[in-house]
Amino acid sequence: MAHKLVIVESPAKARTIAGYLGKGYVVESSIGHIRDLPQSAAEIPAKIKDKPWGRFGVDVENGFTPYYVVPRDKKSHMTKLKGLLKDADELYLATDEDREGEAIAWHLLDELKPKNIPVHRMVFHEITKPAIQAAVENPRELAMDLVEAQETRRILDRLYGYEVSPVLWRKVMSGLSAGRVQSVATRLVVDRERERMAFKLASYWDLEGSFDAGSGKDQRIFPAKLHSLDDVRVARGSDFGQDGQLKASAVGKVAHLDRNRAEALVEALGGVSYDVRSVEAKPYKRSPYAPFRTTTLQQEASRKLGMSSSVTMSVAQRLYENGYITYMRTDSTTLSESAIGAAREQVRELYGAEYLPEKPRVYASKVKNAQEAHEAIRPAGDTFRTPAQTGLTGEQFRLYELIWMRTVASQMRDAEGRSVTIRFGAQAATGEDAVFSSSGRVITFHGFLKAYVEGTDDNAASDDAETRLPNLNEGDRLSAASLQASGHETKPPARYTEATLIKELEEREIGRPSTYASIIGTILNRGYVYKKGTALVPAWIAFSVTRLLTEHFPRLISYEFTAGMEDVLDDIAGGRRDRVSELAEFYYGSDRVAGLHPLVNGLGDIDAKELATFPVGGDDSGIHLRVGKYGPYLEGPDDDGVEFAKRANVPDDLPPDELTLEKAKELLANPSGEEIVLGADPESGLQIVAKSGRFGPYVTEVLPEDAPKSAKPRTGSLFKTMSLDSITLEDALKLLSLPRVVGTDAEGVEITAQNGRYGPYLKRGTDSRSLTSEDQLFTITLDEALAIYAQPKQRGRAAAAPPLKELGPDPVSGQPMVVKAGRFGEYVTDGEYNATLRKDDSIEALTPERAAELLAERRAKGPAKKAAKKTTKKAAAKKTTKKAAAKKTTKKAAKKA
DNA sequence: CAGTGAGCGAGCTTCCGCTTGACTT
Repeated sequence: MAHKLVIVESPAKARTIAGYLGKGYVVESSIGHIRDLPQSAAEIPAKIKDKPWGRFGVDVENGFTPYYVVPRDKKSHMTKLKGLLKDADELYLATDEDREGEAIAWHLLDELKPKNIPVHRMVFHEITKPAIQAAVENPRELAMDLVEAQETRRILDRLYGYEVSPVLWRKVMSGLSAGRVQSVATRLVVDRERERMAFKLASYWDLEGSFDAGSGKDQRIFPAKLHSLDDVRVARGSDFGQDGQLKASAVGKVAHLDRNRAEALVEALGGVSYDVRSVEAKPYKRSPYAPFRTTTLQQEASRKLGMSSSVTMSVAQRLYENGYITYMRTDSTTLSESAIGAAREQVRELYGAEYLPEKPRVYASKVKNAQEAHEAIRPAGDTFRTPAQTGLTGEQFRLYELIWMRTVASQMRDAEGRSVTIRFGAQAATGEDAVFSSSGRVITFHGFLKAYVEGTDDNAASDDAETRLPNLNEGDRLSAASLQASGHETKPPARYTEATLIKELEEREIGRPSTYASIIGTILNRGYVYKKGTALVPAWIAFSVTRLLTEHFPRLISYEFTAGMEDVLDDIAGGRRDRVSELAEFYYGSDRVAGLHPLVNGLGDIDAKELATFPVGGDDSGIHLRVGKYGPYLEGPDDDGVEFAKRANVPDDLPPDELTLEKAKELLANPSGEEIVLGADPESGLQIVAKSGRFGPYVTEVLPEDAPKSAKPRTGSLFKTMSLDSITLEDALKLLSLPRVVGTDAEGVEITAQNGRYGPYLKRGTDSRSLTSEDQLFTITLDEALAIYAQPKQRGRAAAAPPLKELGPDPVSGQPMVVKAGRFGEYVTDGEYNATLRKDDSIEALTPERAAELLAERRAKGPAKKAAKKTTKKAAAKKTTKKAAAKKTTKKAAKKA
């Protein structure tokens, strides 16, 4: 029987809507986007592969035409949708009503190609039965201008990311990335760290005491702080700048007290009596917070439940899928009418009618580029379940409770109260007139605060904090119960946490609700930042990358770039601007704007070394930090004063703002960093230590300080079976005994056994032979060694490794095709050409046809260039690098664990 | 950055935004 096919974005949504629409409708989901630009080389369609712009998947030479592909993991789902469409007599595209949703609808239409049936675009902003039914009855057309705006966004991001990332691969490190969102997120963290590094603290003093209002007062003892001296206000933290100096606006207007003056004043105020100079009372009023959207949920879950953004999102996802809450990726704070009704009902039930405002509260979005395709995040349904009624447990319970409380509180009355400031003073023995100040807040009606109080960052006072003051009048007399001088220091700006960085990004219109958590994931994965507790600390490589981008792509990494892009996209969506000319300006440039493509091509020589060099303690300190392939290290003068001749590693987990000049000198003085002392060599008496170096862990001996400069300590890499954690002095001495002289051959040439970068081996002059085990280094006899040398040299790995698979003759060359394991992975060869297997190939599934195809592709590129020796060496070095980096990561991970 | 010798095929990395499972540890 024919049905109407409705396609939404999310499977959970499909289930709910199917219930509302009932018989005659089949509701399925697209599961997000169904097509995209090719993500990697393997996905690029053959016909554009050889085009100069093929790697973008966008024809930048002809109207920025995108080439979309259905990703592998979406193919079976598309087949399913096509099957459902066959039996459908109408198609409703019911994806979200925002830029991305409109694009998904168009992609569905373009890919499904429905024939001879009506197609409707159906939209709704809340999932309630009346809203869905109204949406079915009032469909509209696809908004192609909105689709164009989405394509512009998509193509711009692709060009940005895929043009700029390779610049980083060449100049900083392979595998790095740049993008419209991640690069600005990284920059925020780096800029904040730079502020912390430049920060100079200021110290200032004041007086704090508790004062006695006399018996008969309901609140007899209360705290107060010194406010002014002879009518000049006493300096407080906010009067100082980041440079540790008084701000210009405060100079001459405040009294900056030091310890001596503060203590003298305490002395001079001994035993005096104070009179109340003024009492100022103001009404206090506070309105509830808006219901949750993605960012505010992430912030509160972080503050109150200690959840990371990604944990918050996956717990919320489970709540959503099981019907406990509405959709969790939203920028809207709007509640549906039925939700407002449900919230008000719960207010009445749980707190009573006096907590219920007469009219429902309506929250307008504070987010500038909000697309409002969904409701706020709230308990699902027309009536809310209390947390206890849900039967949930653990994280899900706590997150639901948070969402429920916030939603209910958002429909409660304002909190009301009174705030009071009391000033009182006395003349000190020094003749100075000292005035103290005390502020209090009393809440007379808690309103929404009874249900929900927002958490705070930086120990700020929460909204329900109260300080009670005695009821005083001008002229009343007071005495001090205690009084002391109190020293303070200004603090550097705090590092971002996941939640505060996301908040900052949202305020700058950067990123979307569905990506906030993954932005954090990206900059963590790239190694641009790492977490120290909850704080995000930038790694030094982030300084290099941010410097390159700010110097060469200032517009792209500016904090305003995305906001500007959003304006353009709005104009495209509104039909006021043209997609192609906007992209052309972005990519090729115009009178106003430097284009991305000429910028990248005209970069010229970026001095990679300079890019990675940062002075420590000012430009002329003689010490700088370098970001090297093996991590950050310092360079400073050696003992003879030779510039930058001495080096020292900087620990990976030392935050940049803790690398002071003093710390740098300390590291340079003890460059070995972490070394494990194993004991003394019984023969030489020298201390033997184990360290981690660029070629991995090794042991060495510590030469006495008076040793001649030419003396070199013995060193030896650890065997693969050893580790720094478990190595003993005995092992170390064995390693240091290498190379071992095995004997001399008939011609008198010495044969030695030693451990090298490819493992244990024998060496006779320049002729070397690998050994099979490390034990042999110590046990092999001269006869055995000579026997090995009597054999011809084993060449390469090919001899050791037989072919993994044989596939018969190649149709072109007629030579047998065999699969081998190589340094770069598995490859198929016909003896002349070698073709690496692609990501999706496997040895098991490789057919002779596919092998021939790979070889044909390879052959089309021409004969292999005779590998120059240089290239080989470079490749080998690269390999070592990767290994070293991997080890480092492991070590770091182990440390964290 | 500690220094220790051979042999060998390139191809890929990367963006942002919409969605879930399917994987492994």
